[in-house]
Amino acid sequence: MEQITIKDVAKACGVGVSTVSRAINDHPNINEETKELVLKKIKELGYVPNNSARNLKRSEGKAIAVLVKGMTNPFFNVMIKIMEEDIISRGYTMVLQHVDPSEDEADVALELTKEKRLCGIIFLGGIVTRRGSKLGLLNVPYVVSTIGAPLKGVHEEDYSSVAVDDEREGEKATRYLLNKGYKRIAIFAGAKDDTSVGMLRLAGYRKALEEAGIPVDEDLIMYLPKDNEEYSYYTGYSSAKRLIEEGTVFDAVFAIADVMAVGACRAFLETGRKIPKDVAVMGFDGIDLTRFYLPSITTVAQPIKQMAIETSRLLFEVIDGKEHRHLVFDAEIVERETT
Amino acid sequence: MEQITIKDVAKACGVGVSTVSRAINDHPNINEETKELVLKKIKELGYVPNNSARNLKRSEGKAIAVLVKGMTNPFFNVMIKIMEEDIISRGYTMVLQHVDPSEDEADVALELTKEKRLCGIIFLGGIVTRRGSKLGLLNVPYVVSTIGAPLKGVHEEDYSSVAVDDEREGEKATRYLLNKGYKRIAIFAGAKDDTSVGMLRLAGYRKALEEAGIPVDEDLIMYLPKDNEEYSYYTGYSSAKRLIEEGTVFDAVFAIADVMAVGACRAFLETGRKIPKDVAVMGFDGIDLTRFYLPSITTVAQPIKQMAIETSRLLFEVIDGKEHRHLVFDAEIVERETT
DNA sequence: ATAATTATTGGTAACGTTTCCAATAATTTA
DNA sequence: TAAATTATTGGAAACGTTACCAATAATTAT
Repeated sequence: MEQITIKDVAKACGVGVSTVSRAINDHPNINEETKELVLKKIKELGYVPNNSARNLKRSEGKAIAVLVKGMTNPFFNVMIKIMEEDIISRGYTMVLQHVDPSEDEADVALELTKEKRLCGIIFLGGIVTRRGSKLGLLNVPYVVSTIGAPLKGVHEEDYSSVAVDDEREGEKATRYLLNKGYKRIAIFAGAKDDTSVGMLRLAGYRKALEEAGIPVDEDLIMYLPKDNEEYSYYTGYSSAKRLIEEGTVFDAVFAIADVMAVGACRAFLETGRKIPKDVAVMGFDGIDLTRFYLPSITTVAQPIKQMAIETSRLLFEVIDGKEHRHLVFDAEIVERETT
Repeated sequence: MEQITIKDVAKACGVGVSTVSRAINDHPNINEETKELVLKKIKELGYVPNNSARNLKRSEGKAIAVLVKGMTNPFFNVMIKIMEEDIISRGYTMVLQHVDPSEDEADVALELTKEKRLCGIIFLGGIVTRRGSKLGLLNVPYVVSTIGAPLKGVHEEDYSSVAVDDEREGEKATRYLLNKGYKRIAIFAGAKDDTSVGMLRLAGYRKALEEAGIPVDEDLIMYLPKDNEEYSYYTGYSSAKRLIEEGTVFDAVFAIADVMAVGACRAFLETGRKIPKDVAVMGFDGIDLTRFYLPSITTVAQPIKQMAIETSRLLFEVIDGKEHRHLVFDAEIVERETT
């Protein structure tokens, strides 16, 4: 199957290659009639521009890379799907790449831009490289989504972001539990030395307790172990198990990700605890499953779809020459059966 | 940030561009010493080959497209992640693209190959185009994963596949329920005129009943509505609701996807039914959630990871010039609390 | 009617690779 | 020692685009 090139089209139309090129690219300097003719012929011949050649010439690929840390989380799936739709509909390709929790996403991104000629990057989750990272070396626009704190070592005008105010939402969640009358609230946070959302939500937790005049019991804070930092059913489950084993008294759990909340529920119910009578459980994210799990799980629901839409929109804004922006969304506490 | 080209490297080394090219591509006709020198300089200068140029010349991009139908299903997520690892580790790019249930994936694929110069395609789920499809026009190797029946209108030697024997597994599942003593087994199948896994599993269901001498009650077969054919919590939930409303007597449900089983459980528990006392629930796929859901869900567990590994392996085999193959895996019934 | 502008056009040089081909240097064989 | 082979090399032509430039045709202004 031979490829049909712009030359074939030109020959078929009896015009020059540049005319065909102009027709394809909506160039102003072309007669409407010739353009129509060319476009018709193109359809007839089934011609599709060769992207490699185009990218080579334009020295810019029509591709957006999406780097995800923690792909297991269904939260990201929904986002990816929505962003993909937008990316494709604008004629771009989405290159998806996971990055291991132990990897530096700035390194991965840097490598990628060199070989791939991307015209934008979306970071989903993670960004452990916050402290003075190599992100500044990136010469393509990027937006970080679901990260939380502003990136250190990078100017605010040099990237876009969309997120909820994780600290405030963590505080809100904790206060909600406090208002419900829970006194010994455990929190399932992220990895200890991490800088991502988990730690921010934890900070909010501390703040809420402090404001309520309740001293923070460090035994109630369950960090994720170094060897498995991913938010998953499993880490939620084992955190709960660990909490039980350690014998710490608790009457509620705030898991900083829904998937962990699910795992926690399983552990509690398995060990004969009633939810929410013996222990309340609260999640964070607002994935579908919290609605369908039984008991349905109270959660801090992020406006996932909207955030996804804005994430890609923000990126394309910058590609189109506009300024970088930082969007902060409000999350909403959805009360369900676990509290 | 100017791009460093092969010319710069050549100049820096005092050699010709072709020598540099040879060094990069492990060409045999090059002196070991010069090669080392070049490689050292390359690292020094931070040179990375330009993919577009390379693809243009080789007229083959080092990219694998993964087309997924039904991205919401976590089953595919796990597969995607595993395949991606393999794809990246071999130096290829993974281009992920969802295809809407209403779209023809062969069309999408065809379009993609023309503009992207892919060197392989992986189809995940779907392939409604089974009847005499345009798949034959594809001039890149492809493998269909999780599809089930052999593709019609395409020679077996022209593509690879990995799957379980969906009909047999459906039969196995149904027989398992029958052996457990359930008599009125409802099945949540796919869309009625679909040709994908759902219908095969349904065929197995029919076969099992027939063999047991039980006439099939068509009222027990819940097809997915035309406007929402995706396997999801929601479609499982609403199928269950519909079944209840219709007043059909049933004592077990076989959902052809775990996510649907989860939704069904929710609906049954919500309406005061006990699982498995009033109704047994059985899923298919073997996603993590079935373990962590409460009650944990009996399922026909596919060897997801292995299937994912083999899927990309099969593709690269063909890329490396080997023959196409068809792999059939065995699924395993994992008995849990819902039966 | 002529000059000046404007609207279209085709030709061609890049873009950064790979790969064939011929050229040279190094080695082996006769 | 000359001839034949082999191991390395550099040069240059592609790959399919885009975009600049000059050329032509059509229009307007003088």
